[in-house]
Formats: sequence, structure tokens, C-alpha cells
Amino acid sequence: MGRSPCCEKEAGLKKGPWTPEEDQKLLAFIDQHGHGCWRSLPAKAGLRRCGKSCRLRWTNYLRPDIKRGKFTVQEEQTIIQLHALLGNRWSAIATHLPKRTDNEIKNYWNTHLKKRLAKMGIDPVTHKPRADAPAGAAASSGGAARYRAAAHLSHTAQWESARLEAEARLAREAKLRALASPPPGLATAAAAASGLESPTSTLSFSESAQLFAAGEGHDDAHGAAHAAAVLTPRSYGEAAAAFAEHHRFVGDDDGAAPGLFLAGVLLDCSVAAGAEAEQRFAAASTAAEAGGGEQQQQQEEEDKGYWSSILNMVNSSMSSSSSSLTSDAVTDPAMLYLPAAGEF
DNA sequence: AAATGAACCAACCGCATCGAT
DNA sequence: GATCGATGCGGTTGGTTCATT
Repeated sequence: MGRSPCCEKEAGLKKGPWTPEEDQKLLAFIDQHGHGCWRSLPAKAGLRRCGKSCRLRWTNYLRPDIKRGKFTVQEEQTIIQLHALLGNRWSAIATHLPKRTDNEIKNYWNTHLKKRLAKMGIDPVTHKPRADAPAGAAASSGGAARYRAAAHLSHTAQWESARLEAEARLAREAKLRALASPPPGLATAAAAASGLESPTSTLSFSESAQLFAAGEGHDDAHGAAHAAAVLTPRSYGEAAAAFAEHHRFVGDDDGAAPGLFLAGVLLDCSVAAGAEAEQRFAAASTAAEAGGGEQQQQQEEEDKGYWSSILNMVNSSMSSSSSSLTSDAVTDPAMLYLPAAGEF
């Protein structure tokens, strides 16, 4: 892979904060022509900036659909939960926080949420209790060492299980969307023309439309097969079968709304983190074989609680457009990592 | 009011990835 | 399959603002 020449190295290009005049030029140009090719945009728009800088300014600041200001409690909870699920994949997280940019979320995480979790004795990276957590924190209830020992397997199992759930639901979503969407060409053109696709989205509306339209007219089984074929390596299918046997706790058999949103979240994981997941699954399988049955059972219970909390949160945010997470959602950040009450 | 440190956030940097050739 | 150009992404930096002494 050849690396692109760094456009910033070009002579005479301005760096640093944008002036209102520059903003105005960029806005006016994009309003009139769309951004098109970022590299050629600055010259066309009369800006002495590199295309990268223009794109960033537009994406993080000038876009009309950006919400600025304080994060709500609901948004905070969503970020924390999604971070537990996705890690530092800010663009994927931003996809599920309408009107917030990945940069803003990242900044907010680094300046607020990370510190807050750390204060509570939670490792902001793993979302588990820290080994050196102060007395009174969840980890101190007698099972910290054991918990740590199980943490890796637990995390792997959670990740993989949720991915399977996502794939199954994706197939159903395909059917629903295919019925509800306009023809793919029209949808794509409309979305492109309106300029409403989120630049931070890892799966844009038009891509989704095309993907889902491809499954039109198929039943769920075909849809699932199609989704799996498109989104996952073949080995995932084998992994899916094994894990479906191992982890069945969501219990949503006929595939109604719950989980749809999470499917979208996890879709990103499936595509982008495929290789990693494969490794994790292999590790999980090995560990599961080696581990005792009782401990494994206990772990499954923890998984249930863990994912139920996330599913509750995510689904409740989906079911009401105003993101009324407070009712069913996890309000205690400890729920992010806590096993079932009294486990340890 | 001035000095200092902490907090915040826009922007930069460089690597990863994708599509075209 | 290799290479190249363009864009996306996440980590980091540095300037500005706010709070405290």
C-alpha cells in the first residue's frame, strides 16, 4: 500500500483555527456543489487549506445537522454502553448518537467519562472493576481474582454472542427495510442529493439500502445467509452454529423490535473487527473446553445480565425517538460489569 | 487583579483501508 | 497481485477558557 503524499506539506497552505470567512467560503461552496472530491475542493472554493482540513472542519463543525452543547445523561449512558461494546471505535459510536461527531464523543469520553469511571474504580478500557479498586467497589466483594480470571472468557463470549444475535436480526431487518424502502437507486440518489448521510457512519444509508434491497423477496433464512455471506468470513458461520448452542439467552424467538438497533451496532463489529472476533472465538472455545462446567455456567449467567442490561438500554433508546433511556435503562454504571446480584 | 493550573475542544498527524488502475 | 491516490479513523497536541489561589 503506497502512502499518499501528505497534502499538508504543500507550500502556502494555512493551518490552525478557521476564520469565519473561511467557514463561509466552505459552507457556500458545499451548499452549492456538495463536497465531492475533498482534495480538489479547497482550490475550487478559494481556500488555502488542504482537503483534509476542509473535510474535518465540515465534519466536525460546519455540518448543519450537528448538535452542540452539553451531553445529556441519556447520551452519556449510550456512550458508556457502546464503548463497552465497541471500544474506541468513535465513528461507530457516533453513528448511534445522531448529531454528535466522533471527535466530540471522543473528546467527551477522554475529558469526562473516562475519569468518572476511573473514579468509580472501573477500568475505562475493559469496563470491569479494576484490581486496585477501592474498598466498596464491585471488585472487592470477595471474587476479584476469580472475576479477573473469568474476564477474558466472559468478554469473548459476550462479544461473540451478541454478534450472532446481530446477524440473525440483520436478516429480519433486511426484509423489513426492503419492504419499506424505495428502490435502491432512488434511495441512494435521494440520500446523496440531500447530503444527509453521516460522514462518520461506517454503514451509510445508501449502502444499507443497497445491501438490504439485495435481500428483497427472500425469507429470513435466505436473508440471514445473505447477510452472513456479505458481512462475515465463512468461518463465522461455523462459529455461529457452535455459539448458538452455547449461548441462547436473549430469547426473542420471533424477532420483533428488540435487538434491531443492537444489530446495527454490531454490524460494524462484524465487518470491521472480523479477524479479531475470529481469534477471540477460538480463544473462547479453547478456554471453554478447558474450564470447569460450574464456572462456565456461572459465566453464562453473568453474560445474561451483562447483555440484558445493554440490550435494555440500547433497545429503549431505539423504541422512543426521544431516547427515553431512564426507565428501563441501566442507570447505575456498575451494571456495565456487574454479574448477577450476589454472584461474588 | 494577577498568576497558575486544570479543563476543554478544535485541529493536526499519520496510519489504515478502499477503490481504481 | 501490485501500486497509487483519496478518504476515513483514532491518537495526540496546542491554544483558549475557566477555576482556584
